[in-house]
Amino acid sequence: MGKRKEIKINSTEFGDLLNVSQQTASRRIQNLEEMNWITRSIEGKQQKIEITELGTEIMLNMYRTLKKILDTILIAGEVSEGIGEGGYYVAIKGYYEQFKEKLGFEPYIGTLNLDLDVINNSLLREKLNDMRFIKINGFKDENRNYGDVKCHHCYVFPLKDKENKVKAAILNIDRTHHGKNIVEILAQPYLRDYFNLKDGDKVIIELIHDDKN
Amino acid sequence: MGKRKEIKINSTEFGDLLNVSQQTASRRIQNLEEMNWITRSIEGKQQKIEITELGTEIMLNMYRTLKKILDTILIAGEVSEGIGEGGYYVAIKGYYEQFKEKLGFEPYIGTLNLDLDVINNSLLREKLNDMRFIKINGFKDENRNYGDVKCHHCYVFPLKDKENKVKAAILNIDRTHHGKNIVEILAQPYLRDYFNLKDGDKVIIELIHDDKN
DNA sequence: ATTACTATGTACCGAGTAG
DNA sequence: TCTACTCGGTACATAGTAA
Repeated sequence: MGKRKEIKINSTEFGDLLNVSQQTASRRIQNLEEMNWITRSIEGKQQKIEITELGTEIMLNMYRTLKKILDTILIAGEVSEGIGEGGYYVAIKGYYEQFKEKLGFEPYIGTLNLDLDVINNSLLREKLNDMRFIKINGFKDENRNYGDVKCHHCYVFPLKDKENKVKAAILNIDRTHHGKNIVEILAQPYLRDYFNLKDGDKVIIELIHDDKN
Repeated sequence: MGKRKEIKINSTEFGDLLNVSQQTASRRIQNLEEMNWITRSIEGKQQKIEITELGTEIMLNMYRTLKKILDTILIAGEVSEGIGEGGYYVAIKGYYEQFKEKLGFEPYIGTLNLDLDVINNSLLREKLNDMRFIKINGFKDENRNYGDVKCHHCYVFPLKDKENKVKAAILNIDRTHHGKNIVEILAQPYLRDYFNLKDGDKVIIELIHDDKN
């Protein structure tokens, strides 16, 4: 080993592996050879198959591409009116300083609220649970306790202007606060003006994952 | 929003989206309806499509399944003779105590060396670079300096006995030490005896990722 | 303008079988 | 015992067109 690997397999076994007939399996092997993804040496009853460098490259690239597609989750939402719970938090000094430091930008005082449909909401919650989060620590002042806030890096951009991505953060706030499928976005600019958004406009959230899982 | 989303699209547009003809797109929509993945209300020239709960479930499951397949990387290697660099490290007290504590098991003093072919080696290195590692800190004694060691949780099992997985760890040692595509495995039992392995036997490494990327 | 039926073409599968 | 050719069947695509 430590080199290109030689496989001994006949078309029947290969067919069983792929759940197709011997004939189809044979044809597949021929096709792979025509595409130069493998080389063969047939010696009577023995067929030795070796994956070429091209074949290796293509397999790895397929893998990477598929993985990238599945990892790059885009969530679509519609701009929703009002200031959410999150918008209130941003203004509080105890939080603001942490947002500034941990997110790497000075957030606009207020959040952009996006209304998600059921599918996008499910996907987003599932992804967020699987991702590392940035923890904004809770604290207390003379009046009350402020809890921890989780957030996640992301990009946002209007559906109509995919080239113009803005670095932002999702506030992962317990949604029971608004009861609806709303997600709040924090960013440096005032996004409504920056993107010229109106209520109901479609905005895309692109989750950023640092890929150190 | 905040509910199931209604889409207005005609078969021509849908065809453009999928790069198929209007006729094919129309048939696809009919199929989706027959499978109860969508419901439709055709009102003259307007066709409103709504994804059903079943459709949503199936899409999310497809996504999860595909993702799991791509995330669950199995690396195949052959048992290789000799004690590697890593086997030497394990015996050193400064390392051993850390292995014990950070890996969650008391490793056998010695490693199982697996020889990988080019493809498996590429994949493994690529994955390891993308994954979080457990850092075994370097130290120095009166004689010399000992560097950091990276390792990763994994399972190993013989190709012939897939049910019998053993928790283990990959030592991610700079491979220039042996020049070949060898990976060293640490586990609590002496794997050669435990699995009754001989040189050349095929062993599978299943990478564990905590999925907090 | 829009859906979807019918007809036709094409790709691919597997049975049978030759070499 | 193998690979792989021929051939018939099936699935699915698109063009043309009816409703």
